[in-house]
Amino acid sequence: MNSPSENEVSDLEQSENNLFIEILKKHYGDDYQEKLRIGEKDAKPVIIVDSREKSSRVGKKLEELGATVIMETLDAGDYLCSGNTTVERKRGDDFRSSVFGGSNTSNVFEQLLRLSDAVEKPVLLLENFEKAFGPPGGDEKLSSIYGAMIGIALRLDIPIIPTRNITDTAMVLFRIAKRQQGEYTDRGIARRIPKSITLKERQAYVLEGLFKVGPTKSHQLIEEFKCPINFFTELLNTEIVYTKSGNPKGITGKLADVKGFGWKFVKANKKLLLEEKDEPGEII
Amino acid sequence: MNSPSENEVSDLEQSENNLFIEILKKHYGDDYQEKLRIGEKDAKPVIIVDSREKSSRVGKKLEELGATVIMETLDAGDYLCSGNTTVERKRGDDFRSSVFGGSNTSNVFEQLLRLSDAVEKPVLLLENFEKAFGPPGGDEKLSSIYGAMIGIALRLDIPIIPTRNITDTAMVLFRIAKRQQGEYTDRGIARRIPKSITLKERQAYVLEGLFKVGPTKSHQLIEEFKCPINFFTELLNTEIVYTKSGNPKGITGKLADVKGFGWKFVKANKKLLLEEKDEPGEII
DNA sequence: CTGTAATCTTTATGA
DNA sequence: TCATAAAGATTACAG
Repeated sequence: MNSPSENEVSDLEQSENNLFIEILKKHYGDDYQEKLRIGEKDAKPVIIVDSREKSSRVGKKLEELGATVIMETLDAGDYLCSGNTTVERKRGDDFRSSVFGGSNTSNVFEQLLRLSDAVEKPVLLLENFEKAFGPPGGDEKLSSIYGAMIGIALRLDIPIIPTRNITDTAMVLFRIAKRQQGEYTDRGIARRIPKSITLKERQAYVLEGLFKVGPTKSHQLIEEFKCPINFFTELLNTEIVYTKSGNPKGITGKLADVKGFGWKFVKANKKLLLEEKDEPGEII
Repeated sequence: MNSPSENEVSDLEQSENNLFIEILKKHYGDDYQEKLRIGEKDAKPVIIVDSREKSSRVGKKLEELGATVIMETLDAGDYLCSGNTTVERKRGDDFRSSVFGGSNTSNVFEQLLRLSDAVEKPVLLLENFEKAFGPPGGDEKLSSIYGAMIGIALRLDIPIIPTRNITDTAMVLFRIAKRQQGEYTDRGIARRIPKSITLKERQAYVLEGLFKVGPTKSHQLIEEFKCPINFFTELLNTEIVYTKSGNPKGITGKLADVKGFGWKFVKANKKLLLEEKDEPGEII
């Protein structure tokens, strides 16, 4: 019935990618892609639910929201929302007891550390997190609870998403699945265009796409250079000046006359405008 | 001129690393390290609080907890908890209005993207997050609120830590500072490749400032022209083709090969990039 | 962020 | 080839 993937945790990405697909194949055959319309815009997202998850109500709610739910026994995590996104659900009171749990399996940090090793993108759903603090007045353990959350978020690097109740939990699962299974995962960040009445306003807004440029600087730049192209041209002609020992010192050109723009600004934005190769994993 | 040594300053974050130290020096002199016993196990953690942060109560609570609090004007974020950890605090209702960008305020995404540009390790403290959902029953926008949280956590890769109230917020700040300023190196954990915004995505984001360019087209353009400047150059060389009777028909150049770009697009955006005088009213 | 309305480009069709 | 209409895709806007 349930055949776990052969290759254990050698390549995280591969194994997880395959697990999701394998389960889909098992339930829908090799042409699962067409049947489920995976990747298409308005396709129903598929969510694989661990059959041991206590609350089957989540599965029911997911179906109500319009998801395709598959029950399977999962080695790690409670829900698979895509080939690489695995969600662990914890209710507040569970979280509380896991924080103070015994040394091995019951400790939440250890649990999530294992999850982190096993899957590519773990996510922690913290349902009704206020319950983690116990009855009012029992605040001695407060710093332990928050300490655990900080450790999970900053050290294990696992995203925490709080929800109010089981309904919200289902909603979040649905949204995560929808997002990760969307046409291409790389959809741009939506910019909110302010009601720009004048052309100038809108020109300033274009420049706000650059590094270190917010509303204030964008207007300064348009005021100084009159139009976006003039600024771009000037920026590309701007050079960084170095000290004899090779340390960046300042910049050349008109931009040097405007307050608030230094060599770091020039370096970052020249790269942004000019670089032709993608650099995956680079943190901007 | 001297060529820069490559690994000298690889990115913007470097500046923030120094900011923390610089502020410490400014307030405690060059021997701040001994005075504050930075790095020592039971040292009082130092937290730098943005002087514009509305609630000075947080600062007071931090001192009660035993932190050394310094007030400074910060360019990005509300609290510096270490050389690289910057915390943005948002109350639930603030978060709600940021999602729905009240008239002239930019939305959470733009705010946090800028934070992400400016600092190495941004953290979002979501205080009283249940308030983000508005009055009970107003749950139609539930998916927007949670969608925003998902985007922040999974796409921007910014950790979210929920707190119940201002007291807890102070506690969390204290703990984070204590953790990040402790002497132990917390590199024991195998870290996954951080999924953050890539240069390519950021380049696409720049183009979204133009007329009629959203997530889809911005990516098409970067895919086709490799970098923003290449596209701008090509756009300026693109001409509108007219019929004999003088009606606009199509466009010239490489842009004509990419689907989805017509003469109205070219007209509006050439003007946007080039026009040097301000013009009131709608320009499309 | 989400969902709907408005707008643009493209394709189809007839003059 | 041009003009117009319908279809399809994407952005703009409001909540």
